[in-house]
Amino acid sequence: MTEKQSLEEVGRSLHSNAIHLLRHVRTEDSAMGIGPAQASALSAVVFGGPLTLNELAEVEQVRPPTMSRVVEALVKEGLVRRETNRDDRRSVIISPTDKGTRILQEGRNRRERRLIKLLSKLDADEIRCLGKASRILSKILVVEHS
Amino acid sequence: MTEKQSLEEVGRSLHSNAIHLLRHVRTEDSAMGIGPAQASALSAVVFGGPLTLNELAEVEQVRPPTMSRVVEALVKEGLVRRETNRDDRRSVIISPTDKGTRILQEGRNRRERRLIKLLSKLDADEIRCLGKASRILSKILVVEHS
DNA sequence: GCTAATCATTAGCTAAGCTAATATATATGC
DNA sequence: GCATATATATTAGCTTAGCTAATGATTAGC
Repeated sequence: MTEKQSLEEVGRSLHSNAIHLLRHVRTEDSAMGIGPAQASALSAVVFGGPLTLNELAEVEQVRPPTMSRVVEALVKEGLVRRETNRDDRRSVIISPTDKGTRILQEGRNRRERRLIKLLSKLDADEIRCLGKASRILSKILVVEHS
Repeated sequence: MTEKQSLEEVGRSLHSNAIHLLRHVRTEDSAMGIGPAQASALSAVVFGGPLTLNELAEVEQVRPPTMSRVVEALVKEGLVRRETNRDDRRSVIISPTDKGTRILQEGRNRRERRLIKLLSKLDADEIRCLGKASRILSKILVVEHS
């Protein structure tokens, strides 16, 4: 059960699992009614708080013109607000509307329920192991904004 | 260290970590010189063996017309071959060329090295934990073609 | 106060997603 | 065995999402 694995093997395996995990849960996303770029940007402002357009573009790893159009679509759908920054009138602050927050949470919940359905095939020990591993991963992944 | 975590919490955490992990390694993909859809389709035929266009579309979770154009681009770049199936001349078999296999392996290696650089911040116990968790995940994720 | 830098948008291109329609090949019914 | 139905892939035409280059508006620096 507890074979020895090299750093390389663990990396390869984690990478592969991350791909397959997201592929699996992504099947729920059509129910949100918005495209992947819009969903991801909405997620960034819902969980990361209000951001300027440039910050949002950087977080989402796209160029500002791309994000400008994604935000334009989200505004038209009433999912985010775009207001000029009072401290620096060049920049705009993007924040989620109540509707945007709701839509995103529902989508996120559908994804997580889908994943939980898979996880429920495992026994308590295995879940514990995944929980422990997940906390380790968080240390090196989610922080990372340095 | 080993706090109790519910199934829901583990699911949420795994989902979040998968997103952040792929976001991190994806920064290496520009070096491949092909777009994400092409890279993903190429990966499917390199690792999954020769597939018909419909099978490839299904694996990649896109519609056949979309895959048809992605394959068209890959053929033009000399990364895959497209040959009519001798047993059923309606269908075409997509297989990777040597160049395609090489390009993809290099891209994959860059991603994995990037991930390994992160993992190397961890100690041996933590790596062992991730390896164990990863084998558990593989059981419920990678199989899944039922 | 002028000039330079910064923030966002617009314009125009390509890649990648979709549905509907089409061409070709195989299966099926009688 | 032929007519019809089904299956496979592609083409056409649309939308979304990525990019660079250029522009407008605002702020920073000297």
